[in-house]
Amino acid sequence: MSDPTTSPTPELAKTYEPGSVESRWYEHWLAHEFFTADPARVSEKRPAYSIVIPPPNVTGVLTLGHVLNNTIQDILARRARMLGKEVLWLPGTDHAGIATQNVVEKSLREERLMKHRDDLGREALLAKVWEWKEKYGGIILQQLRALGASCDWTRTRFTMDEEYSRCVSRVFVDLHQKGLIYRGKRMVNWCPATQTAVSDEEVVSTPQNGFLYYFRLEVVEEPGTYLTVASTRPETIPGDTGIAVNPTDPRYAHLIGKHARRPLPLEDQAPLPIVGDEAIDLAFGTGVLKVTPAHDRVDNEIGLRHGLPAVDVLHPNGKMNALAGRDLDGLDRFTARKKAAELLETLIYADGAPALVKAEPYQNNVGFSDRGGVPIEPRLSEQWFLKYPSQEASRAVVLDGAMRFYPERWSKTYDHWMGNLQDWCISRQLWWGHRIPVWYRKDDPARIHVDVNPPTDPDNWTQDPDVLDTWFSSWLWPFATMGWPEKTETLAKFYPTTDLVTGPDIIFFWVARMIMAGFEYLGELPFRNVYFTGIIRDKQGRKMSKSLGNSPNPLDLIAKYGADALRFGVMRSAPLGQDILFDEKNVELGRNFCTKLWNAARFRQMQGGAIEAEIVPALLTSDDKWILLRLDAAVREVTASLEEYRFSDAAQALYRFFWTEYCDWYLEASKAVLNGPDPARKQNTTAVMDYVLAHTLRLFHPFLPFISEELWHGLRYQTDMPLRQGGDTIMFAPWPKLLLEEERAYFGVDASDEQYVVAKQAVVSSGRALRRDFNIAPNVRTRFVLKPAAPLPDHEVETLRLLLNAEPLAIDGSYLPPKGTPSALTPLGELYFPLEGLIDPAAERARLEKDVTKTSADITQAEAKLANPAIVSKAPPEVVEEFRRRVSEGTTKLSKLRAMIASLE
RNA sequence: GCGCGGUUAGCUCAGUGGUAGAGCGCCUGCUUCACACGCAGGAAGUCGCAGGUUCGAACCCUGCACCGCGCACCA
Repeated sequence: MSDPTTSPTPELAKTYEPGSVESRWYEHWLAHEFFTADPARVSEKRPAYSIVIPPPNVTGVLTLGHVLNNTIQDILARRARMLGKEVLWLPGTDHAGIATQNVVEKSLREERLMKHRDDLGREALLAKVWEWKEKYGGIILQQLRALGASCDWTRTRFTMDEEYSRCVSRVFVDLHQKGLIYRGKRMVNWCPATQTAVSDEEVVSTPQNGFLYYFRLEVVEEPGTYLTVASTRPETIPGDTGIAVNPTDPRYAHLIGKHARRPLPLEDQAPLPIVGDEAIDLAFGTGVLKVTPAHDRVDNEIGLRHGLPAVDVLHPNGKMNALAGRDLDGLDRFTARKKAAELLETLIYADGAPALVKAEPYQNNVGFSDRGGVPIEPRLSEQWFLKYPSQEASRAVVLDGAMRFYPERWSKTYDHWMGNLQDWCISRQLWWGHRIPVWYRKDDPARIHVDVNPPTDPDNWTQDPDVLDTWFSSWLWPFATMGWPEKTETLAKFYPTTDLVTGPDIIFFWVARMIMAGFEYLGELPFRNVYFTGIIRDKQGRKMSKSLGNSPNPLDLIAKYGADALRFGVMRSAPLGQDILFDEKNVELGRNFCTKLWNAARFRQMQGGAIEAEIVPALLTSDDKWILLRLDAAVREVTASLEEYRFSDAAQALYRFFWTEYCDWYLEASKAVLNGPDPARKQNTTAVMDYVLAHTLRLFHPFLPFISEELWHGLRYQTDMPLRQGGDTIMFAPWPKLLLEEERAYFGVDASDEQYVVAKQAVVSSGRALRRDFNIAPNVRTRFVLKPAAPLPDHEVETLRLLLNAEPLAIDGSYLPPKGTPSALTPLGELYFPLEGLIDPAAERARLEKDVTKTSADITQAEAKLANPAIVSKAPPEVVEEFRRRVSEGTTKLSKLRAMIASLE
């Protein structure tokens, strides 16, 4: 392939074709190692900028969420390069334990290679997962290249890389030694679908419609006395080991210490102790609680307080076991629920009535497994837990502002969670993941070996079968990817990282934990700023999901519109802290904008002449000066927006500047000079165009990396010295700076230039409005007469003539219009539209009266303000001055308008 | 129950005290020599409701309503 820098497109093609341009430049950037970070280059003059990618699931494919997230990171990285920083954007993927194992198992089942993972066994299944990972694992990273992501691919990491895995083990061992990791039989969130424990964060509560079953138990010591219990889970009755009431409850207090007969299983209606416990809400249900210590978190605590045993009546897969009794054994928990209710209905007590009193429809919140999609089963099981380290430093760092969250409000959510930390269940009953580095002595399971390395006599030991929660590896990402625990140069130069860009949905899963790990192992925060993106939804506000089919494939969008268009469309509609309603229209807008940019560059190229010639201040027109000032304002606005992470504002400012100010006004106005007789002025105008375009392309580069690079070369710009050797590229062109005072003085620009152009714009829109009022098409050349308030230079007249499509535009200070000539009052004088056959004094009077009405209203409003003594004394002087200006300008305008009306007589 | 967002033009959203804005959509005209993925012009809003502060409120304060999210509770 030819080097694009040595063989630039001689002439820009008529239309922009993103496909070939994008791949060509991406290859070029890679070939020149522009994305590669070198810690050796970091110095005081070249500070480091670093950012680690939130590693996508290794089985994942690119979604719009990734597009949003990674475009932001790319904008940050590319801008940092232009600011002269040494940039490390570190990419990689996450092994995503449950998710990946699910995907692979599903595919193996579909291929009928197994029914259950036990058919294959641990080793064989893991081999299959690795195979899958090698085959499909890189897809999402490839897709990020299509988006233009400037990651340092030479440093791509995977959470199950050998080195990374050793970090995970090392941290486990260390925290175990510190006594922060322990093993215990606890109540955990059990997912019957995936048959593993999950953490509290992986449980999402969802309202469910069910029934509240009221059933009776006979008090053993007082035959004929019944207690009624309200429960949503009658199938767990066989697991009940007690009945609890509030000791202050007058209805039941006297029964404490007695027993109630458990109705199920029918063949073993055991007596249950009635206990008194403060936790019972008198107002809920009947005020009587069945206590099932094995299947409910609260019940478990009550059980512990009263010494009630835990009887597990469920298999790990959610089916009832033998302890549930003959009638329920083997049934799925939901089937068993109905069955249990039926059994209670058939159980007739001595008073002739059934145990079941009623079943009333009831809605309650049920915890669902995030991954498994089924209700969580609270279950007692032996698991590994972590007491979080470095809690206080981690909490303080956000509170005191050393680490900033954008938008700031997430710090409150973070702080709340950090203030209520619960131990983290880190073991998972899966095979895909980091195996827990603990071995049990075969002849003495109480003896354990906890180490990064297996015991030297492995035959005498059995390794813990479980793996660690995926997040137990991800929380080390910012430093485990940089060679920790070695004191690498990368770590020394690039840690802590500068920014983290992620979704607020993983603030607990990932962000908070990384902060704690960072403090615990590097003694420092892992990143300085956290930018939380919004969530991408469809245009109806629904979450993107496969089942709804409302999630467009970004690659299709790139193929259709181009990567830059997708990036720009998404960024322009993604305000800080808000969810984004995705509409393909936005991408279309991005595409249209790229076309506009392309054509504006083509227009410049078609003028020919020297590239980036020196600007001659003496030859600058008012429009030249105006656009230089507008550009300066755009640089200010874009820079400020990016510094505050307001990407959509920056995109919007660029869009507005380039389309409305540069193309719609400046280019059109400049055609007067470009088509004019003076070659020196013409060259000066192309020099101004080069100046503006070269600045604009650089401002655009972080958003539109491909087209900006293509045009940079197509127009042969070389503004200033490249910041890095190895082939010219806009990637390392310096970020535009604001005009210095000396530069403003050199160009001779000041606010009066802006005012003059604003006045010209008013003339043009008045003239165009006159055309509209009399239905004269814009392509018809017609005569205008301007009676100027002050003399106009010839080139200004020519600009106005062009923009009004006037033929001619007569400048005549003593013009005496035929009575009834259509006219408008402009800041540069009275504009007349003398058309044959359109002389109608009455109609013209009416037109002018409309302007009089509006002007009078403006004056009245401003005068009312000034008449209020409170305003004059209390409002800031500049505001009062503004009201005065409105009155005086309005009054002048009014008298001119009246004179015009008078002349109609 | 607690907390956090949101409520501005038909749609999606900017707009943190001084005469209401953009994009899309809509209407009218235009194959004007960069661009019809375009140009010019236009219609369209009691800024969720009610109080309060202020000379002045879309903007600040209080309350309420509705929509969304999170946490807690959930027998």
